Amino acid sequence: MNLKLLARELNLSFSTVSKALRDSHEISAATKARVLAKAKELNYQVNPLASSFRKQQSKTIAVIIPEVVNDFFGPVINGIESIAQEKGYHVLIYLTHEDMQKEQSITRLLQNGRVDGIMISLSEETSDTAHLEALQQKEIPLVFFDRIAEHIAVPKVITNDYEAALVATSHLIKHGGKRIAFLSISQNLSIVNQRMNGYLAALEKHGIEQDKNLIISCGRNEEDNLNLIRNLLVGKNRPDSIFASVEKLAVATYQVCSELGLRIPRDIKVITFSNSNMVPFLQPSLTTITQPAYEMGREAAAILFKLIEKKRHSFLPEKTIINSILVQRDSTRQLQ
Amino acid sequence: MNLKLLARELNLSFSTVSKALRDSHEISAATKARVLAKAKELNYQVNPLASSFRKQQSKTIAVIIPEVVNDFFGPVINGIESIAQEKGYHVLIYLTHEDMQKEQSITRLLQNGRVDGIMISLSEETSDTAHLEALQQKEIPLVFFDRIAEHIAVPKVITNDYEAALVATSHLIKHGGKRIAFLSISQNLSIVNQRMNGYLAALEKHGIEQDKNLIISCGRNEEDNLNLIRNLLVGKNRPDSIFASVEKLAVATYQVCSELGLRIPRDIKVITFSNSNMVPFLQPSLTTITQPAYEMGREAAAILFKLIEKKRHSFLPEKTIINSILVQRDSTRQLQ
DNA sequence: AAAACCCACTACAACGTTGTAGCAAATAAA
DNA sequence: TTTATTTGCTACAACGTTGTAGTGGGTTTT
Repeated sequence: MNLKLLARELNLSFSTVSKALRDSHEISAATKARVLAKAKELNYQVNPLASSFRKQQSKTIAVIIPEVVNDFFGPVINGIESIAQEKGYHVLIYLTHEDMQKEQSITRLLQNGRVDGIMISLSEETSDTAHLEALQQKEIPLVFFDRIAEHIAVPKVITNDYEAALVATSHLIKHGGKRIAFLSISQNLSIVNQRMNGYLAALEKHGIEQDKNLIISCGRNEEDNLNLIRNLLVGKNRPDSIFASVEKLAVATYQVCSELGLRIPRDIKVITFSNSNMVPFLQPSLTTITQPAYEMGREAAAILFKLIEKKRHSFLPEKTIINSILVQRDSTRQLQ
Repeated sequence: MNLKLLARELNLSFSTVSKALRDSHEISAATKARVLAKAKELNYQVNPLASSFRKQQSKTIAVIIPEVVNDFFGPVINGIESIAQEKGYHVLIYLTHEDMQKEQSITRLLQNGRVDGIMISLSEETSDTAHLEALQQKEIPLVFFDRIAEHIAVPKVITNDYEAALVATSHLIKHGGKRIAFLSISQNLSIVNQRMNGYLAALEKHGIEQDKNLIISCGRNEEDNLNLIRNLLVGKNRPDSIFASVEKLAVATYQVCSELGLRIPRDIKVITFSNSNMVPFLQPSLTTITQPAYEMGREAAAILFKLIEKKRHSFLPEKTIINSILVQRDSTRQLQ
């Protein structure tokens, strides 16, 4: 009714008004000016629901992530939002809490035009990917970031987990590490596997034999993880270095070390993937591999918008890799 | 076309199908079952754009916050999302980056039915509140949380900043504090003023005269803040305790202390508002007042949904206060 | 001067759903 | 038996916008 009302006010047909507002070439400059002025005067704004419905595009994207209380996904959202705001898009957030079923039901909600595109970082538990292939089949623009499904052919934005893990492990070796433990987490996660492979490659490269006892599979229960790490560190035969695949395992390591009276880095060196801005203030400050979270968010969003705008035309790179960087701090410092 | 298509398949009118799908009492159980079965078979889902448009409700709420890389707003979103998911609502996220203009332009986007309700935590710089009153005038359900505009009559969910600051300051005094500095931040923020008032009240209560030199107005530039804190701590006449109104100022204090060789808590005690889960691992572990972020998010969302569902009927509490808790750690421990 | 062509605007039919009004047939009340 | 009432369905008009297909009046072309 509102466009109609505005049109009546101007003694114009509402098609004319609609076109004028969208700066159509069919409308004279004079009329456009008149319409714009009146629209401003009456504080007219298009009804986004009607417009979305008519155009079958929502100007909205969905971001599906496992967690938001997280030093990685926070900056990612930041990056995504910054691009979305530039493009005039709206950002829906969905949290899976690492639960595949939730991931599935969320994707089901997004199959029918509610969003113009989807960015997703998979849950730890996602083993079956049918729900993602369903999105792909419906030709909904889709981009994976960080936690990807390797075999699905959509653009992916990741960091160089393999190389970074290789560098991190080499860093530990260079600083005297001989028995280096790897604290793993969920098996389904592409990134953790990449990191583990990087770790193994570094061992091999430096002629260190891999020791199955030094690869610890941690999980989501923090108490269990503490016990696993405690078991690892109590024996005589304990490792001299720990590579935690995620930050929370490094923090758990700190906790266990303090409990057992082990000194970092003298007794044990620690390195981890982390994006926390608190790590410089830990005691000792924690050496980290820091992922370019913000940039990954921006890049993934930029790719998604290209997909949305051109649909099938352009061939986008299947994989975009943005490098992580190692920041040395005291937890891997070699004491003389 | 899709409802129509499904109807043709069933030899029913599309109104009947629509009603059957929405479990209307006008439709017989047998027909409902038949429709539901066919809908499932053909994988029919209502078009949310069409439905939203027709019903003039988007089943979407907006959350406007200053930042997402933040240990407070993270859990808040978590809480909001958990309620929204229960209610079948979708959550749009908008970041103001503490910029009032962005806040204004975001609210302008939300005036026309794109969302059924809005939750907002104001930017540091928000002094003018016309854009918020505009929302109120359009009768868009609105809830403030944490950083509120006192004078606008909408439900507000906050924590007991005043009392918590009073308790925190008393805690410092109890542990021997005589010269207690307060590190403030933006002037516009209701919460910071509340905290400062709590601080001042505690001083008065314990007969400590307030010293203007001990109230430091910090800002958004981190370098400037470090300088301000450095200036505060270099003199002979330095404070024996610091109450940081926000976490980043406490971390800055840690940094300056380490630089100046001041030992915490021996030379200086530190307390702050913070929700970081890293504070136990700082050296020394940092005493904090922890806000019930998740609960605030849930509560604010629950109130918003009541507003949305009943519109004007029910009288909701103007202010909901959820208490923060003080967690003592080593940074305020009294050494004997 | 007739035909062709622009220009600036109007008319109108979608988009897919929902709610209201209507309408037979069956059942209940008078 | 006649008149209400209920049941189970259909018809249809919205919701506000947008894109396509006109439509006259003016200008240019032949």
